[in-house]
Formats: sequence, C-alpha cells, structure tokens
Amino acid sequence: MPVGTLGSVKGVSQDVLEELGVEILLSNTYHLFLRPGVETARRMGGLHRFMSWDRAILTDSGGFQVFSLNDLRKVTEEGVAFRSHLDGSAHYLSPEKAMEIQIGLGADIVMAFDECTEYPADAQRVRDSMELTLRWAARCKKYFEERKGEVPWAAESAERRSAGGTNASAPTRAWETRHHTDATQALFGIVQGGMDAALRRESAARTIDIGFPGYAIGGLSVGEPRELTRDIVLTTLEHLPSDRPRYLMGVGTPEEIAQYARAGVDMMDCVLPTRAARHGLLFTSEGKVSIKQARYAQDESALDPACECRVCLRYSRAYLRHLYASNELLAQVLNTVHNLHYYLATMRSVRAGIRAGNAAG
RNA sequence: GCACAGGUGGGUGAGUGGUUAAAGCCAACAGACUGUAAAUCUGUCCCUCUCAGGAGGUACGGAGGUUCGAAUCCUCCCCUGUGCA
Repeated sequence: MPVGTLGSVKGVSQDVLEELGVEILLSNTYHLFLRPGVETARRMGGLHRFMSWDRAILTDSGGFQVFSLNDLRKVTEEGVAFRSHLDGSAHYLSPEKAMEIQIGLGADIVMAFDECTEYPADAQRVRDSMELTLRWAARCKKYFEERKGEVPWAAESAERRSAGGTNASAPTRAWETRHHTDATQALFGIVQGGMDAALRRESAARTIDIGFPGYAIGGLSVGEPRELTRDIVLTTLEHLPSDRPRYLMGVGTPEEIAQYARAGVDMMDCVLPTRAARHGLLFTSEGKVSIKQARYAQDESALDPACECRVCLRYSRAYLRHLYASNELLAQVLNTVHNLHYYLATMRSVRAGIRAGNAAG
C-alpha cells in the first residue's frame, strides 16, 4: 500500500497510481482531520470521491501520530490531546473520535486507534501501553459496530449521479464516477507489545478475543534494529489467524516486504519508497541507487536495466540525476513512479511465487 | 580626467586591530531516510601531514609600511560600479 497521508501520494497522480496497478492506498485520519477536515470530506462525498479514487483506501487511525508527534501531544485514558503541527491549535482524538472520522471519510479499512509504543521502552511502560491499546480497541469496536457505514454522503451522491446528465455535451468528470458507492467498512485491530515476544503473544490473543476481520502488527519500525523487527514480526504472526488479513504496519525495504510476505504477511504500507524517491534514493534490481551521486552525471544506462516502468523505459540515469540536481519537480515524480513500480513488481513476483509454491505443494 | 562607492574562500555576503582558516546562505561532494510535522535531515567543503586530539603551510585585488599583532590602520598602484566633465 503506497502511503498517501494527505489524500495524495506525494508527486503521483491518481491516474498514474491506477496505471501502476495500485489497488489500495493508505491515508491518514489525523492529517485529514486537521485539513481539509471531515466536514469538507463529507460534503465532497467522502474521501474516495474527493480525491477521485475508486479503489480501496485504508486509513491509519492517528495512532502513529501519537508516537511521531511526541512533543505535541498528551495521552490519557480517554484519548490524546494534540497540538496541531500546522497552527498549534488544540485537537482531541479518542477511539470514538478516530472511528467517527474514518467512518465519515468512507475508508474501506478503518484502523483501531492505538498507541504506537516508542522504542526503547521499559517493561512496565510497554505493558501499560499495550493494555491501553487493548482497552481502546474494545472501545473502537463498540463504536464502529454501532456506526459503521453511516456515510450520509452515500445516498446523496447516488442522488447527484441520477440528477446529472442535464448537459449531455459536458465532459465526464472522473470524481463523479470514480468513487465508492459501497459503504462496506471493516475495522482492523492492532497488536502492540513492544519488543517482548510474550507481550506480543498476549496482545495478539486479547485482540483476537475482541474480534476483528483483520489484524495489524503495529509498534514496529520505531527505531529498533532490523533483526529485532523481524523476530517480533515472525513471532507475532504465529499468533494471528492465517485466514484473516495480517497487516504489518510501516515496513519496509523491498527485501523486507518480500521476506514478510513469504512469511505470511498479507498487507504492508511504508513511506520508504515514496520518501526515499523524493530524496534521490531509488530501489532497483541491482540494489539501491543514490541518483544524486556525481558518478551518474553521464551515465547513459537505464536506472534499472531489468525494470520496465515508464521511467526506466524512457529516461537515462544521467537525465534523472540532472533533474534531481536541478531540483526539478519532475525528479520527484519520476523517482516516485519508479520506486512504487519496483515495490509493486516485487510484490507481484512474491505473489506469483507463493501461488506457484502452493500449486506445486 | 574629477567625485563618490567598492574589491573577502567555487558563488553570494558578514566581519572594520587580537578569541578569524574567516559567520550565514548557495553551489559541490557524501550519508541518512521503514503505520510521512520529511522537495527533509546530517556531515564534509584552502593545501599537506595525522597515533584523528591535532600539527604545519598559504589566504581577504597588488606592493610596501605602521604595530607585539593587520582582512581590518597608512601610502602608492591595479581593477569595478555610479555620477559629473
């Protein structure tokens, strides 16, 4: 899942995302809540319609911002008080509020509001944090079950559609047609437990007791060594039902996502391909390429000779390096397109491998 | 020709007697980036050594001079901009 925090994958338009084969995007409760605000999203017919995207959207709950906006927030049993990173204004997110926002946005997959535990953290802190996340998970589920699919814009937007067509010569506007009418929404629970295998197991078991159609492994990629990430992922995976989607949050490099997918992870999201692209770091079949390096200034070869994305088919390394060095917007766009293509191709290949393996076995 | 203003490291631009190898910014070069406060951040950036803490050399248009000490003060010269002839 490419990350489109603010309702946009930075640098890449929705039509290109479709062309790349993106099936689901991640977007973010906290950020969209601050801007444009849920009310605007509702009036525009939900997030799908607003951003003209008719494929799936998963919204992160804001739990990660509890972690990343450490200096701007205060956590209590009830929820989290934030100071907006945009203008300093005070805001409040609770399990119920996070559900309300995500339902209102019309997300296909809604994430439970959790506390992403920092690393390192002492044993008591990890346990307390995990317990809080569990209590919040129960509250999320309760609120969600009562209110899911309450998307006032769904009927309204159907109405708008049937009322349309008064001007037959007017061009079709994509957002009029490319939006979800299916208000089915699912809520996923999130396992925490820090870097402690026993707590991870307990968190998994108790989250399963609450009961969700899918489960996420959260609280990783928070600064811990990569081997530790792997150990915790693998051990947590064992305690989650394999017949439900298992979603590993915030991971990883191409090698990591391939490894985790083979281990049984069904979904992943990561800002790495998009952010690294904007910073000139490209993933290729030959390893990482830092396209800003002087050695590529006159390199006529393709970024990745084995890649058939539109960027690798059309532009040389020398040109990509020049765009980056010149601070051209196009550098970010092209780099992002390539990295997303590389990630998606990696996953396609892993899927094919798994299918072949299943067929053989 | 006269009158002002000015010449600082790859660029721009601070600094107007010592704590200045010389701020800041840019460029250049390298590194980081993993549920996005990220078109961001970090480091290097005169030369030569280095046991990596430092040591030495050269440097603020040029040449002299004053001074314990000069990018900073003085003299002459060269150059640039503006105005007047």
